[in-house]
Amino acid sequence: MIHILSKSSQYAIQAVMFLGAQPKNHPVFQRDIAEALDIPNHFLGKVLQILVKHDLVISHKGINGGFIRNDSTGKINIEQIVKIIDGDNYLEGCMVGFPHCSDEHPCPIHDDWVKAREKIMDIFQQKDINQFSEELQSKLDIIAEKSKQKENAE
Amino acid sequence: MIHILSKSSQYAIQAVMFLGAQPKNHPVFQRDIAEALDIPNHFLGKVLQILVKHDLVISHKGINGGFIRNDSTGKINIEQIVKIIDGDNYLEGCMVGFPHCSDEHPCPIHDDWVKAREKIMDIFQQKDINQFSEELQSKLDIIAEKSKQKENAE
DNA sequence: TATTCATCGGACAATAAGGTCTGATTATCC
DNA sequence: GGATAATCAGACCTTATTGTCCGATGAATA
Repeated sequence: MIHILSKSSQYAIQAVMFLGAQPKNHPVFQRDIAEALDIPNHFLGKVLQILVKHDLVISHKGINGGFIRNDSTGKINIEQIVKIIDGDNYLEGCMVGFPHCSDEHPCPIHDDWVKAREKIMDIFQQKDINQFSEELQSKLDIIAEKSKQKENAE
Repeated sequence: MIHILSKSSQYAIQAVMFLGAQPKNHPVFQRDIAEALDIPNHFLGKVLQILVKHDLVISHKGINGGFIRNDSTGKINIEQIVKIIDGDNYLEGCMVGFPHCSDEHPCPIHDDWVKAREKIMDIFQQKDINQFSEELQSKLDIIAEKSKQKENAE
């Protein structure tokens, strides 16, 4: 099945939103993030390291360690995360891969695809991630509830 | 770099459009398709076999062989090709991979993503492939010209 | 019927993404 | 300072996609 974002980007976005939904100055362990979002623990570790390196997240080692959102970086949107993880020029290029497809020499799909891509980039650019975090809390309750159901069933 | 379609789907769509842009009852060799569209020859062979199996394309072996579009199948759109190659449930599921994301329990991006996905599916469903083929001819001239330039430069 | 030349079809190599494991490093607490 | 417990960092395994190779098959022509 095809996705429009790599797993790494998905996990990064989820993690940043999740950390933003936590109480201020309350670091969360990697393993707790992984469990809450059902992400492979060590793989999440890799992603978090990238986010730390790019100052989107602050890490603390040791017994009272964990991860918190770095709010001092200012507004952050999804596009920034995607570009950090999946690289620049996200979704650029011809949708069906025609060689030499461009605005000047468009393939038959080009113009429609440009419009659809703009819709997607709008989602990435419009809101900053804190707004998503605020909307996330009820969703987190559902996830917790469902995973509880799953445990009981086993 | 992330694409919204697999290479196999891209090649399939290109090939079907290309064959539709040819004169009627004029079979084209696999290698000529591959060269015209800059697709790895043997990989294209695989993709064409799938298209033949699903009656989108007709093949003829032997010295006067090659491939032609099967117009007797009726209208065909891009979505059908994508579903054949990349499988069903294309682009379904949560954009950022939140567990248990659905219309009932949407994640913060869910509604926006549903709309953007519809834009993409519109492209796949609106036109039948013959309409794209008609628009393709001038594009093919550009590709031929560019690859000629490339040859001369080498 | 023999030759030619195309597709057909399966095996396999290369690459990238996704995921796992383990030891090093560092901060805290006793 | 030593024990503990977390992140950090690199090696490595697994899987799917992409791409290559080569022999088998079948249609056309002579």
